Amino acid sequence: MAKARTATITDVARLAGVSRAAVSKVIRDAYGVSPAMRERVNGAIEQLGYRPHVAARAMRGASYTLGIELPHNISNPFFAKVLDGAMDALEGTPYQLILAPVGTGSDHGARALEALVDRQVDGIVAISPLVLPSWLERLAARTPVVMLGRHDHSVAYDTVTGDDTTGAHLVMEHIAGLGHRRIAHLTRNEETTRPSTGNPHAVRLEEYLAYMREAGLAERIRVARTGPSQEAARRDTLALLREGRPTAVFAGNDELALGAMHALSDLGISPAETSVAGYDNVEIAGHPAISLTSVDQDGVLMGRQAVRLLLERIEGRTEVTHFRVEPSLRIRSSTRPAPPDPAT
Amino acid sequence: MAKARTATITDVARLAGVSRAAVSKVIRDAYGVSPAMRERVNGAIEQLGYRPHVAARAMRGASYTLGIELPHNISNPFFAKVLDGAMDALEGTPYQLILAPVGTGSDHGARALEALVDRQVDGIVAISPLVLPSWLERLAARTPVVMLGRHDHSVAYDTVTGDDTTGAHLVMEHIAGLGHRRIAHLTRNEETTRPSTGNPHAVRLEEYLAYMREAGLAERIRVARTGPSQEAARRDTLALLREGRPTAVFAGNDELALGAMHALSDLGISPAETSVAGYDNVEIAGHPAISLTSVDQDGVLMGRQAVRLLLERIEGRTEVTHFRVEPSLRIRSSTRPAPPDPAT
DNA sequence: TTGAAAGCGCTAACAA
DNA sequence: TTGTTAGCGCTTTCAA
Repeated sequence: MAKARTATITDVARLAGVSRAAVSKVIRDAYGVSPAMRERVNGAIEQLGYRPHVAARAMRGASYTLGIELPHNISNPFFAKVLDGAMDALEGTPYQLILAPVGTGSDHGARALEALVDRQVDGIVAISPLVLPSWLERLAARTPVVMLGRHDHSVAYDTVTGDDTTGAHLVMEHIAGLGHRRIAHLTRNEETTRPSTGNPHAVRLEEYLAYMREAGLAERIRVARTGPSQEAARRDTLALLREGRPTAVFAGNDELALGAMHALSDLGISPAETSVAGYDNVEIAGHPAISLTSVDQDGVLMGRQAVRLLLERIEGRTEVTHFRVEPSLRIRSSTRPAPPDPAT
Repeated sequence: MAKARTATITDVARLAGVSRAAVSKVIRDAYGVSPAMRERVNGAIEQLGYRPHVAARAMRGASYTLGIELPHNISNPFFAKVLDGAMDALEGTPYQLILAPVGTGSDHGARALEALVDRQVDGIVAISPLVLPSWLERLAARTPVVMLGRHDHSVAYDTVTGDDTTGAHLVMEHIAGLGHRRIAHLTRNEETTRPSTGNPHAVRLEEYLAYMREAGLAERIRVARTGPSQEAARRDTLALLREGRPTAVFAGNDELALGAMHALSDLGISPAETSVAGYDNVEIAGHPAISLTSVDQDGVLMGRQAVRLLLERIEGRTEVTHFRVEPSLRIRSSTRPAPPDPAT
């Protein structure tokens, strides 16, 4: 009896009566193998149930692994959509996805990215991390990187973004068109929305501010800050409502919008009194019981496209690509005409 | 100028004036290194910004990578919770998570698991795949495996499950207690619910059937089949309602329950006419606009526990462990007293 | 406690 | 077109 080790390339070579290099070429579909040899080798592979050892391959060539850096809160269904799209694009390829959640620390995701580099990933999708562009560019010099969601147009890495300015504009136009003037914006903390980050929330906030000013509502500007979770949004909306009553709340994303709706419900405030709009158009927003007006951006497409760009890079593309997803507004019953303004 | 290669263990050894083996011992916290040497080596590591090359380590020792096999639909927030918990348990460890989505094929997830084995993962969390127990046991002989959600108690792998019989019983008891007799069960397809799979949906279905029989409602049994998505559940609930009107629907999970509620809303049927209950207690179930009665099972805990069991195994534990999460019913306004039954 | 040496399974020059 | 050879960076005996 032979040892029950798992078959290696050497075993295959021996069985097929060829060199290891020949086997290597066959499994990589490399140039310069005769059909006869290919057939013999494939026969041996099948017979032995041989599967190439990824770690060994990674030492010389590719690891066939893509890394995705993402915020810790997958519970936000938008990220789930992105992840879904990314996995989708990988189906049928030999590549696999490795996850690097950004911790709660203040490293802005640098640690998570480093963990991916340690694993010799062949490419990285980073979902709007807060690391410095310079840091990212250094990384991108060694490994293909696609930034998802962030608006800086580096020449070092590809990007996949939604047009958040347009999206936010659509929301504001819609809400203002319904007669609202006391429109509050519920968004993430200062660090996340610092303009230099190019973070989607930063861009949406900018557009909110710009729109309010242009509409002559500068003194009505009201920005409430909150955490990433629905529950945080609920609490902070409660606080917001205690300090004065906006007639509409534009939330930075649907997760926050759902929290805001929850808060309104807690206080017995109906949608007719206070409108809410979100961003991302997650599935539940379309549920009749929620019916949340939101900006649709195709998260699945974004994730898929990010991976595609990465694969293209790995195949040899060198010029930078910026892929932009068009947003579109889904108007639902959470936004209603403004009630008569007692202050006017 | 030296080449700008990234530092290897040899570089560290040279700078510290020790052998490579010594460096290896330090980075692995292995037995038999003097404090003085440790310090010297750590100094050199820091100075060079050395990071061990994971692929190289994987060739001899551990890959520091855990694999998680999951259904393709991360969009189900329950899976997101599990993933969240798993990532959580990994924080602060050198381990990373690699994703293996189960394709749409009929291999029952075997391909996905194989991809993980190719990557020499140190352990695998499998979320209730449909692969044969024998297949899994063979796998578990080589690599620690934790099965999440499946009810077979193998001696080869650990399991983390909810008590689905109890959970389903709680739902049925509650609904029946409200006076309902025409209770339908909305669940996944036959393949998924085949009893031998030990799948949670299979167990919930069993309990539904058992309860109905024991309550003398055998002839009222009504099982509707559907896909995993909300939209599929909506369509199939519409069909269900067209063929007779149950007064309550017990859905196999919240995703299906939301689809059922959507269908009821489409037809203008109020919760007072037809009750709905789900399973998983996803976050949105607690939202006042949804207010879905559901069985809470702590997905985050389950994911975290699965990874913990894996790490324990890797550290050397040999006896099998079965971790069970207790379910508890969250009663909300989606379940109401049964309307008077015209058929009675 | 430390180091020397062998080799994990694969790929990439290069030679035949 | 095929094979030979030399490692990739690390861990692991085993000897000093």
